Amino acid sequence: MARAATTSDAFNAIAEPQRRKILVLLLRGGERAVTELARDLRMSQPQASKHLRVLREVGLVQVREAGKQRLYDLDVRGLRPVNEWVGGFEKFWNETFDGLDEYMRDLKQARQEELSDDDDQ
Amino acid sequence: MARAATTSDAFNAIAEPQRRKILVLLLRGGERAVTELARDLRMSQPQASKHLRVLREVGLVQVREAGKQRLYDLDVRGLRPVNEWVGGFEKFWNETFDGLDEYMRDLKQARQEELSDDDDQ
DNA sequence: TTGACACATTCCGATATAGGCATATGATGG
DNA sequence: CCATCATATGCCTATATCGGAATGTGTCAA
Repeated sequence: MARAATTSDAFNAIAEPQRRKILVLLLRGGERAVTELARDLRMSQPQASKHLRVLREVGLVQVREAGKQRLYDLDVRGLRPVNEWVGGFEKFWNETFDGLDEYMRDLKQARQEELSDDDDQ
Repeated sequence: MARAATTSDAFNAIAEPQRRKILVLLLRGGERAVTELARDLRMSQPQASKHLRVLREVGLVQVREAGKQRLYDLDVRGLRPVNEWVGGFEKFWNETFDGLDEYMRDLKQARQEELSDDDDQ
């Protein structure tokens, strides 16, 4: 086998920067036609179509036909799995030990950076 | 070019199911050695090491040396970018129109499913 | 029907990855 | 120093993508 299944779930869909940009654009501007999206994000039309196909297949966008155009819109429900998964960790870093844990990590991290002399971004 | 940068950020790191499992395991059990992780998740030791390397490089785990072993632990801070990005959408689906929007989508979705006769998982 | 426009799909090449296997590196005990 | 255990790394193959270019499909207007 090679690379495990990819374009099959939301996690993989949003791993692509271009696709994230599409979603953000839809989040702000609402419904948009393919060409519009392509233009705004500086990508070719086929490229946009392909990404939109992926997003549609994993349920992150919905399409509506309007004459020659196809208006794509965000479907936030598709992000739920991701949101929930990540949420599990948020709890952890907020609740556990009331932040003490993170505090300890920061200390350790700071100490390491002092020693190794390489600076984080 | 081909596939854009991948194992370079948290989004891509968590796109891999195996890596997500590792993170969850660390979330629950805390610090663990490589072999332990490999055993629990039924993967080879090299496989585990490679995944851990990726997770380390994007800042999702931290390592601590303990004799022959290397204990990996979760570093939730690495998940922040993801959490924040997804959070932007959560706001949307909660605030906008006080849920009316989602309600509309559900209606449309239901209608579509009725018509197309294919059932969702 | 024909042409123009909007979009989807296919074919292509380049590349990065996941996984398996063998092996290198590193620490520990004797 | 040597054998052993714990990890990391390198090499290899198969595969799934991303992007580009060309082409197919579908809609509308004249």
